[in-house]
Amino acid sequence: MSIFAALADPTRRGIVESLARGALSSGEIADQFDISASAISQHLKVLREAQMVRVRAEAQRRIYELDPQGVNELAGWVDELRSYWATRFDALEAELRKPAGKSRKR
Amino acid sequence: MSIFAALADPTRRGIVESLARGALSSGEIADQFDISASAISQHLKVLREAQMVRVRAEAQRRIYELDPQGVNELAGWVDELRSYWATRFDALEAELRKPAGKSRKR
DNA sequence: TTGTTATTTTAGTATTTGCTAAATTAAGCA
DNA sequence: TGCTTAATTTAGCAAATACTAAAATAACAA
Repeated sequence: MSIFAALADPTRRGIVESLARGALSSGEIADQFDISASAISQHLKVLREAQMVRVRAEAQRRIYELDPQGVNELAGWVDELRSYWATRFDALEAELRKPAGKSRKR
Repeated sequence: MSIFAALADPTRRGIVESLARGALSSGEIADQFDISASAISQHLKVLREAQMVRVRAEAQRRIYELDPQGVNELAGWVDELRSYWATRFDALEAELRKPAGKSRKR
C-alpha cells in the first residue's frame, strides 16, 4: 500500500485528479503545473511504481492514464475501513438500545 | 487533504487499522509496534492534525478513536475519483457501441 | 544526416520525515 | 508531600523526498 505515499504529494494528487477526466501525455500534464517537466516525470514514475497510473507510447509521446489496479486497491482499503467502522456503530447502537443496563464497564 | 500524507507512513496506517476495530489508549497502541512510545505519540499527533483520529482524556490515559471527519473526507475523495472514472467508462462504452464510425482521431 | 520535439535519467542540494534519548507535564497513590 | 504511571515535547540526527539543471534517449522531420 505505498499508494498512500504516492498520493501524499499534492502535485501527484493533482495529476491523478486530471487523469480521472481522461488520458494525457506527459507534456500535457506538465503544462498544468509550475514545475519542470523533469519533476513531473519523476512524479509520474512514483505513480507508476505505485500502480496508480500506467503508460503507453504513442510516437515520441507517453500517454498516461489511471491504472485500475491501484484505484481498486485504494478503494478497497477505504471500503474496508468504512465497513469495520460501520460494524462498530451497529454494535454500539445495539448496546444503547438494550433495556436499561447494569453496565458502565471499568 | 494532508490525510494522504498522514496515511503515507505504514505505522500510521497500522494505527488507523487498529482504531477501526475500536478505541485504544496511547499505550495500548504503542504495545502493538516495535518503536518507542514517543514515536507513537508523534505519529498520533500527525493523525490528529489530519483529523483522522481524535482523543479524549480518561485520567492520565489518552483514548484515541477514528475521527469521522477525516474518514469521510478520505472516502469522499476516493468516491469522487471512482465516479469520474465510471463516467469515463460509460462514455467509452457508448462510443464503442456506436454503429461503425468514421473515427480514429489523429 | 542533422535538427527538433518529447520525455526520462542522473547529479546535486535543500527540506522534510521518523526515529531515539532525555526532559517535561500531569494524574493517581503511598 | 514524594513516587509511579501515562503520555507528550524537545533536541538532534540519519534517511528520504522534491526539486532544478544538465545530460541522455528516442522518434519524427528536413
